[in-house]
This record gives sequence, structure tokens and C-alpha cells, in this order.
Amino acid sequence: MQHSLKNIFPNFSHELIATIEENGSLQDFEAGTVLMRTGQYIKNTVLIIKGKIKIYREGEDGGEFLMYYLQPGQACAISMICTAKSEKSQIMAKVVEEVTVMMIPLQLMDKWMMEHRSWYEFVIETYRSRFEEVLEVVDNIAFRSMDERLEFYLKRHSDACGCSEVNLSHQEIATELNTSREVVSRLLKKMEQRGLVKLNRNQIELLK
Amino acid sequence: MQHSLKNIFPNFSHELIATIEENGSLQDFEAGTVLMRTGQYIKNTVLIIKGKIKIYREGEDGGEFLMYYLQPGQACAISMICTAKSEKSQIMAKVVEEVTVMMIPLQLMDKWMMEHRSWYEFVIETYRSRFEEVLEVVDNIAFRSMDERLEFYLKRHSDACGCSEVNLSHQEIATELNTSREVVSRLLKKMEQRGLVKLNRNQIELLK
DNA sequence: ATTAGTTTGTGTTTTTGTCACATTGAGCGA
DNA sequence: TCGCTCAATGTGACAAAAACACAAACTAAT
Repeated sequence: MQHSLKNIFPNFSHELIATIEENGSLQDFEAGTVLMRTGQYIKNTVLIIKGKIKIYREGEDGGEFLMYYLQPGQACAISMICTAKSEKSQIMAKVVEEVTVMMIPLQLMDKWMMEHRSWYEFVIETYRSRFEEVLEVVDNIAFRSMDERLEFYLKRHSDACGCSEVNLSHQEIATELNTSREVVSRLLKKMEQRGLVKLNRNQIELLK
Repeated sequence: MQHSLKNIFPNFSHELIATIEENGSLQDFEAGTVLMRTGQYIKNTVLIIKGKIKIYREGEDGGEFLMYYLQPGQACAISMICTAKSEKSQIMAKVVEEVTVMMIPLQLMDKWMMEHRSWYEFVIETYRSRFEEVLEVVDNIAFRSMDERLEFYLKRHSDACGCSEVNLSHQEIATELNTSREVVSRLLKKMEQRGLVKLNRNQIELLK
């Protein structure tokens, strides 16, 4: 196996890993693919093996509000939460960097909870960490102003991609923060004046 | 037992209910009590037997942003999520209407997951429904303007208390929406002009 | 080089929030 | 009951933030 599951999910037991390899199916998706749409029925739990995914909440007016990133070793909490019932997805998932994911049929996800302690712990920890992340999102929009949120957004982006260049247009950033492009442009300009960033076309360099 | 657990939690098995009655401890709290503070360590899972609780996210500047209500038959997801690790609470819980709660030591919560199918299903369903509720909160603050949020707030209040009078000051409402009192006053006045509410002192009557 | 399309900039208007202060009404003691 | 105090609400002026409309700059393709 190309990507060792044991390395990516170090807490999984050997039996669990064997079971996953036996029952799950590896799939690749290229950047830009929408893995899951709002309202779609979920039939698989998704484990991230390689690459990056962004999770969005969609507004009625077509807004795409960025909630958080999913990275290797993590799983989509929504796809776990909508268990046996096969509920509709409440979110939209988009690939930002070519991913390899492990698809696990939902009924197995439920079965393993009883059979594999390490799976149980992983699921609970996934719930916990995603819930916390969403609470942080609430904090940001409830208590912080746009300039703080923009800084946080850029920081998170560079943390996720591991680089200091953001290759997005102001419009794309505005959409993910659910504000207007002009606001983003102006705030970025202010940040440039404060020496926090350097603005190029289609690219923002983070200086700190 | 005064409040039959079987009535309040109809999906619990008889063995589970017996175990809860044996190991849990019933406690009463009067309106206004803060059951859990942000940053506090959690040692119990809380099941609501009677009354109502509001769950808040606290801002650094002392803001108290209302997330959702907990009612009989529900449980605090945060208190479940912070399992064995005994994590710190990310939220603040305040009693709005005299409550009776069942306190369950965290280690039991974890143990029962394996032993009682109906407990497992309840926990998963609690995660799911609370997660969904938080996502709706994100929707509200990310996509909606203050007037829509205020209407939603009032509707939710009347749903929760089962009446059409809101006995709160404008200031209290403003705090829970993290805005200023003047804004709430003005928006309420507009709603009154539109015939949606009738404003009295310390009371708002919902007309629709 | 011309043109179409995207990205960024800028002035104006609208909305939202802040501040300072006025008004109202309830409760309470003299 | 009168008058006092205090919390609740109203209001206008102002500041900040965001939305809107349009202009300018740049890119890429023909």
C-alpha cells in the first residue's frame, strides 16, 4: 500500500487497519472537485489519506462560507454523524489540493464502533475536535470584526498549505468570508500599509 | 420516581433506565443558576429531566452569545464530547426555567456506550442534533442581517417557552445576539410598525 | 495590437453600531 | 400620595463597516 494507514492513523489497531483495507475503497480526486454537496444523501464515511479538503456551509443565496480544513489523518465528522439513518449532508466539501480518501460504507462505520476500540475513540475524537472547530467559527463571526477575521483566514490558509503565499483573488476570499470583495481589498491594503502582507496580482504574500 | 425516565427518554432500554437510576444523581437548580462555565472541567454528563437551559458561547470581552436551548429529553453534547479526557468546557450553561437534571459520572457515560445500544444511539443522536443546531447558528450570523436574526431569536424563544410573551429587556436580548440595545430597540419598533409584535415594558408580545 | 474577461480600485449610499442624553414608568420609603 | 431613585426605553448625531455602482488596470487569447 502506497500510503501506510498506520502512519496516517497511528492510533488505529492492526486489526482495524486490516479491516479498513479490506472493506474501504481508496479514491483520488483532483483539486476543485466537490466531494459532497449540501442536501445530498451520505453513503460513506470519508477518511483523508492525502491532500486537503475545505468544508463549507452554503447559504440560500449561493454563499460559500468556509468552516474548516480537513487534512490527512482526519475524517469528515458530518459523514460520521449522519450514521445509519443516511441523513442529508448539511455541508459542502471541496477538494483544494489533490486528495486520496478512504471511503467506508456507513453501516460498517456503525458496526466497527462496537468491535474496535480504536475506531470508537477516533470517532469520538473527531466529533469533539470538529465541534470545537465550529465553535471557534461561531466565535469569529459573532465576536470579531472583519479585519480580525481576514487575518485569521490568511493565517489558517498558510497553516494549511504550509506556505506564505495565498494564490486567491480577493473575490474568492470575500466569498469564503461571506463579505464583499471591496471590503477584502480595502482591508488587505490596510494590512499592506501595516507591513503584514505584500500584495501582488492573484497573490498575497504573508510577511509575518 | 417523580418524573418517569421512560417517558422523558422513550428510547432508553429498561436495563439502561435501571442503571441510570442506580448511578445517576438527580439535582434541582433554580432559574439563573450557571450550571457550567467556560473553561471549567467537566465531570458529569447532564441529562435534562425538567425545565430549560440555555447554552452560550462566551466572548473574551464578556459577551454571552446564545447558541441554543436544552429541554427535557435532551442532553448537553459538550458534556458528552469531553469524555474520559475530562476536557474543559467550551461553553456556558445557564438555567432559564427551574430544572431537574440527571448527573452521570463521565466514566460511566463511556462504559455504557459499549453496554447499552440505546445509550449509544442516544449519544450519537445528541451529537448529530447539536452539531446541526450549531450549523444553523453559523448560518444565522454568517448569512442573515440583524432584523432577521432578531425575528429568529424571538421565534425560538416562544417555541422554547411555549408562550407568545417574551419577558426580557432589550438589553438582555442585545447581549444574547451580541449587538447593542439601541439596535434591538429600533428593530423591535420597526417590527411593531409592521404589526409583528406589541411592545410593553419588559415584555414583547408576539402577534404572529 | 485589439478585445474580452477578470481583477483591483474608488467614490457614494446604506446599514449598523456608538455615544450622549432625554423620557418613561415602576417601586419604595417618608 | 408625593417625590425619589433606578432600570428600561427612546432619540438624534455621529462613526464605522459594508454594499453598490462604476472605473481603471491587467491578462490572455486571437
